[in-house]
Amino acid sequence: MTVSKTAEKSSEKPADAAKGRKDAAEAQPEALQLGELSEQLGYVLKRAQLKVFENFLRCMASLQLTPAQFSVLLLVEKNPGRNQTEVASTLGILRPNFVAMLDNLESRDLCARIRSTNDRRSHILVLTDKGKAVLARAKKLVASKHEARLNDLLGQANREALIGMLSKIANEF
Amino acid sequence: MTVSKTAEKSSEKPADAAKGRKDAAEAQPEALQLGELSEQLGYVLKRAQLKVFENFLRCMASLQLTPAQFSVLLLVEKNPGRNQTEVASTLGILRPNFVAMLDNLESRDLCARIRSTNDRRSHILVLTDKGKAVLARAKKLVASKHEARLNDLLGQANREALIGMLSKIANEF
DNA sequence: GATATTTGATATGGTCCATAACAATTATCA
DNA sequence: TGATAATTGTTATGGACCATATCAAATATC
Repeated sequence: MTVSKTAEKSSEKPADAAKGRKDAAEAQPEALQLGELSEQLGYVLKRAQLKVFENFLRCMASLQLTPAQFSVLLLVEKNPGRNQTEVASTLGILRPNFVAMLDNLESRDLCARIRSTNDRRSHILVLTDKGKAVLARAKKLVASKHEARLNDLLGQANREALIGMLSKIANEF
Repeated sequence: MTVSKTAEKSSEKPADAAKGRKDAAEAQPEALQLGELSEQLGYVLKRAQLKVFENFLRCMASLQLTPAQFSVLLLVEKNPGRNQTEVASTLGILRPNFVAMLDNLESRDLCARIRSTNDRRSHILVLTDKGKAVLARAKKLVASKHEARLNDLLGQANREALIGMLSKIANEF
């Protein structure tokens, strides 16, 4: 719904420190009225999602993990020995697009492709030792810097309610 | 966080009608365990957002409006007479990317660019009569087919709580 | 009136998403 | 058994969206 990532970089933030009032005769631009937009589910969902991803990337800067990469590592750790098709499809990634992603993770020695002996077409996925170590550190960062922020903002109960509602939407909408 | 749009087209849905059980000796692939992934804010946020946009597009199929286009029409209706820079920036759209978007809406006679007499650099944006009519129909479709679905799924109170929490995240995270 | 800034626009590159097609391997079944 | 179909990972490719640099015209600044 329209929200880009560098939106706040340049000029107009809500941080209109000494501006908001028309001190002199310099007619200010006047912020636009959002109106019904602020009640639109899709609009607010997209804005929230961008903010959360942005924060995730900052938290993971030291490990250089994107949300998608983190989800792959999490899923492979929980389900070692599955092939590319299985992992990709449960994450909603199309097989062709999963190739470059794995190339990346494999080149960084975070996970490995192993030719299956049962079915020599498929590649079995496993985390390397380094992959496990990195994932463990990633989990700690996410918990302490990322998810913790939600608790500060919404409180534990609301945080759980939010996750529950979003899951419901993701699965039943 | 990885969720594509054609994820459910091909094979593995939760709709494993007569499959789930290993009736014969045809060892089934066994669904993967999501594990901690289902508790990750970013993951569930992204999945929900994709589902909501998908549904939005279906509801708007007759009007051919994307979520981004709908948000532009809503904002211009609420704030007629503003220029491209102002509208684009409050939506988080970068000016260069807003040009093609407006070209589209203008070519469909939904909104118009008018050279400002005050500042001949800027284009003032307004909805055309057709634009107002289309937006009115769009609002009805969104309310009846889209937002109503949230009420069915979560209930009125939870729906409002959800929007509130997402707004808070969008603004304060 | 010279210089800087703003506005809309173009060009361009990056990332992500989606489809078609291919070789290697395996499954199906006549 | 052997011909045909299906699956797996892969490449190539195109589209949508996002981001930056740059430009000419118009305006602001001093």
